[in-house]
Amino acid sequence: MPHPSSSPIPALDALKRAGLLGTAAQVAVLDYLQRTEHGHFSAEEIHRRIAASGDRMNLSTTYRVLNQLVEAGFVANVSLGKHHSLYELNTGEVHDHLVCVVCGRIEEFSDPTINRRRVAIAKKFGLRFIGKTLALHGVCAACAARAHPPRPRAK
Amino acid sequence: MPHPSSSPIPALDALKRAGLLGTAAQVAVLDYLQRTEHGHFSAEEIHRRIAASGDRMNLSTTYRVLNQLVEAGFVANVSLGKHHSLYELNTGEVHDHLVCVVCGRIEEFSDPTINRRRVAIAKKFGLRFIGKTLALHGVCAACAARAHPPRPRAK
DNA sequence: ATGGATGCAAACGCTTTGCATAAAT
DNA sequence: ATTTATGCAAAGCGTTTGCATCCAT
Repeated sequence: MPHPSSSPIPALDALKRAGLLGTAAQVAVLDYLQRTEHGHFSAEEIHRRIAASGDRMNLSTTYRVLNQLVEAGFVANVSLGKHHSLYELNTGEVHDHLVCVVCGRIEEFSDPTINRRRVAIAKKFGLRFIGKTLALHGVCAACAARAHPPRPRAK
Repeated sequence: MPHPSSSPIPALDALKRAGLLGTAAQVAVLDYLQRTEHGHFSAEEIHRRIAASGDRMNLSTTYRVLNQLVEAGFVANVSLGKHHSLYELNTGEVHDHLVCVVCGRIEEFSDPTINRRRVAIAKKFGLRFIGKTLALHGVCAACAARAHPPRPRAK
């Protein structure tokens, strides 16, 4: 995948500073995630979106690049339950996720109380804290309304 | 896998009440989890332990039985990060997990404050709450000591 | 020329499934 | 007789890897 000769991309600089080459594939992935901040995507989705925009890149390259970006700290890999591994831009802000099990929609939230308790609990158990996974699963308002319409209108 | 003609097993009754047949395989799995309350096992581990105790059962049967038990509410399937899907007895008590990323040891905890916040947050976002996944990952005290011995003794 | 990055295909680990057989009601 | 469960082998899915090639320095 060759570099498209477009205007200078902010992602490129950051990549080089992190010691990566800043190849077209790396730029494409990081750039996509930066442009969709607060989006959550599977590796395959990211691959598909980039392909849709004209640059073709192999799926295994997408995985390799994502792993590099995670290691370099640009991207976070969140596991929201079985077979639900998503990538998001690492903004540095601690946050957790709400997941609608019907439509798959994902929202972010951050609760200082929970965050404080987490630290306290890790300390209490003597755990040198590395990371956390917190996701609340449920049915979002829209899906609940669709499933149990408040007043099914006659047609 | 035929029923071993042992003494009446508490698991059997519960299974029948839940509408399952209470076959040898079902009893073996549920019984194992009941005898190791607060244990956390992969499907393969459960399969191996049961095989080790003499009853041979196919791995796919183990998966099928585990799924039945989850659906019937006897067992919970907890996903603790990627490729870490474990089964535990469902005791009805809400709890979360601490995971040592070095030795894999798992501890349970339950924090009323966190639990309260969870409910509040789900409500605030209009999410009909179904379940949650919370795991704290880190290095447990024992592993930390092994990695950074406070005073490496000369041999 | 060197070391990293890529494409491709093949392998991986975990989990599920199709199908024929066997067991329970 | 009918439904449900089992073993076995094969397929599924998401992800990783080996290897030859390619690209950037």
